Amino acid sequence: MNIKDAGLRVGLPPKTIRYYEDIGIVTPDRADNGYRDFSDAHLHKLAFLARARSLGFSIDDCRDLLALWEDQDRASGDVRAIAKEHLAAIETKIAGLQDMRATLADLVQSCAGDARPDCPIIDKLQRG
Amino acid sequence: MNIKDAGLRVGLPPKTIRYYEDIGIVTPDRADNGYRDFSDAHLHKLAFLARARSLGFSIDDCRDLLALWEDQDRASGDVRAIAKEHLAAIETKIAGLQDMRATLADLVQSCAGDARPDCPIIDKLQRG
DNA sequence: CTTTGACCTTCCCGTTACTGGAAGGTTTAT
DNA sequence: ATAAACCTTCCAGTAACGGGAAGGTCAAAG
Repeated sequence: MNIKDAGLRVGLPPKTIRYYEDIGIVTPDRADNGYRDFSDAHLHKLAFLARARSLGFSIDDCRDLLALWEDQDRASGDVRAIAKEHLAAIETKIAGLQDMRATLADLVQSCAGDARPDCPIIDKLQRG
Repeated sequence: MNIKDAGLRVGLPPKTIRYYEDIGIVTPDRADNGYRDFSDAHLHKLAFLARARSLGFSIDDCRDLLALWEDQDRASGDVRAIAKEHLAAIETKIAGLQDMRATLADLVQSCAGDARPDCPIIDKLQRG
């Protein structure tokens, strides 16, 4: 299967798939004309990647997950460790964003937002 | 004032301040020896930047905010518009991360995380 | 007076995970 | 025969810096 159809099948743009090949994550076969040729196994792997990425796993995480996926005898604890670490990172990020949101929401609410020049938002940014 | 002390004063690493000069946000004076020389006005501007960045405003947002800050007659509505848009972006990001967190938390909880090979996390990534 | 160490300068590369675009070859449909 | 729609590789750019090299400057200590 050519790259465009492969992309449609797994929900990734061709550019992204080429990139994944560049960095050594997938290695499709090549047809005689030089075109990439994706087998079912390749598509399966790409779909796995797409799902892991959509859950926010980094490419490096994905490498590890793929290795574990392909290892029939790995311990589920190894997989869980990666997921837990990622979960913790996400929670840290959420907390940071929630702090920002609270401060910003305060500022936005305190500002009249009309044609007059006095603006508590600027005041706050100015004076800390 | 030299760059390191300026950085200590406003809470930014020298590298970051040089970067801000590179992209045209601040333009400190230069001493005879070529060293950057930061005035109170420069420090004030850098502090403003640091605070806006810490609230997650992009550099481009900061450019706009700085222009408004320096315009005594700007309408507070213009400032508020930027802040509101940023607030909306943050809320979108939080929602996306919360989705991820929910899915991941489910996965992590469903996985025994022991030495056995069967792992619901991998299963889910595999089958969608 | 020299030396050491802490500054400072510019410049270039690396980061994340792609995306856009150019130049050119191949295949398919008209 | 030609045009559209693929495909290929390669190069460059994104956001916002950080690391590190090569070299100039300055203040204090010996």
